[in-house]
Amino acid sequence: MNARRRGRPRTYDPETALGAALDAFWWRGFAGTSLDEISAATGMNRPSLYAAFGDKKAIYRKAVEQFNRDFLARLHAALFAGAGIEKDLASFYLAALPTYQSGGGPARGCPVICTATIEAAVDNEIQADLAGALDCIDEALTARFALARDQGELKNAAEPAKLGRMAGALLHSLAVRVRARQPSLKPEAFIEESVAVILAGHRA
Amino acid sequence: MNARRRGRPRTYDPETALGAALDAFWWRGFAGTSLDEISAATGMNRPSLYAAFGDKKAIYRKAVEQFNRDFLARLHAALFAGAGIEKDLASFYLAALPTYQSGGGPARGCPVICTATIEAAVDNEIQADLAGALDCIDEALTARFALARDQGELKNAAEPAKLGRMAGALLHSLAVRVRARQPSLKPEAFIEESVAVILAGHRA
DNA sequence: TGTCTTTTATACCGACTCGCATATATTTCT
DNA sequence: AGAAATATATGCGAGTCGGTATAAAAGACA
Repeated sequence: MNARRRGRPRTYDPETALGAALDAFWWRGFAGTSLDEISAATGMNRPSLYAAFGDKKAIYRKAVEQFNRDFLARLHAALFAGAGIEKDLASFYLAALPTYQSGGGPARGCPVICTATIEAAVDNEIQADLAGALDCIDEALTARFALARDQGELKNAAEPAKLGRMAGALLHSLAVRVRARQPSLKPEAFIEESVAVILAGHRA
Repeated sequence: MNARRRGRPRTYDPETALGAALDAFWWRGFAGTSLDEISAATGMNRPSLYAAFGDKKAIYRKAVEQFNRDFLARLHAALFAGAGIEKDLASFYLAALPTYQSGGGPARGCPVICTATIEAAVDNEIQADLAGALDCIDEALTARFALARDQGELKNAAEPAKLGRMAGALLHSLAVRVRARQPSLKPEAFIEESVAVILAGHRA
């Protein structure tokens, strides 16, 4: 059915275009990125952007949604690799790190945590998107801690939801710290030592 | 010497003007806030703003610097109140909470962590300001954990710097989560349970 | 070939941006 | 009172903003 549509064929691929748009937003955030920059990054003219995705906010939300889907799936896979709670947890953060440091320039942290947060104060839709993404992180981590407890790696008294939110906090902080280029920060060491701190009192 | 300067006296107070400017930036960030909004918030005209503080970025940086000075001093006082590590740590976060929830509308989190982070990727000066603020938080918490260890509240094996960075992460996350208005978030409970998780394995 | 459909490209709109030049007002010092 | 100093107020200018109307181009069908 979707074999070949009539009319002039499009010269862009929606997914890669959204990826390029996200890359542009990643640097300067939603308000700081102009449609001209998005147009240049995607190779699409503004009218084409409008026809394909809608206005600026719609482009942003769709780009973020696509990123979230891919990124969280990768983190989830690392978290449930089955190498034990400590290693899985560390590889969860380590899976995020290359993305946070990507961009071929100064590190930009997380495109969601570091850009959607601004708009969340004044835009209810972006706020809801962001809250949903944060929930998603908490839930994945909570499920992993529950699994570890059920498998006997953690004390029975350990509370997965609390550990999950604490572990989620670590990801938020990593996103911010990497983008801030804190000179004292050694990301891998920060991850390793923080995982150890979280697990310290809860091992079976 | 500074008794009475010649010329027409200014009708604004620089500190309160910077406070009002910060309040404007707090909502929409640096790029999303226009000089007209700052002018309206401060009651100063653009030329007066220029003469007093410099261009838009200088206004932003001075407003953030003033906030940081006051805010971090308050947090520091709460952290070293001397009620024991668990209570002091909790009151450290609880001291930040009213500020994060202030503004007479939807919660806006931290004006530094939630707005400077965006610009940090493309502006080296704001990046350095932000990194310095994050360091300042880490150092205060590290010093507090060191004190707790020396006072015998924590094991001798506890490593203050690692605990300090973990505790700093919690503040970063609180700033983001409050601004995201995560529906599931109960800030006070989040603080209390996270402090407990951090301290769990390190008490003497 | 000619018609239809879809995408791309050009050009433009009104509104807003930052920054400043200029003019006016208010105070102190001489 | 007059000069000097400092502040506020008005408004402009060059450029950018997000968004769109219109026309050209490219392929699918008949």
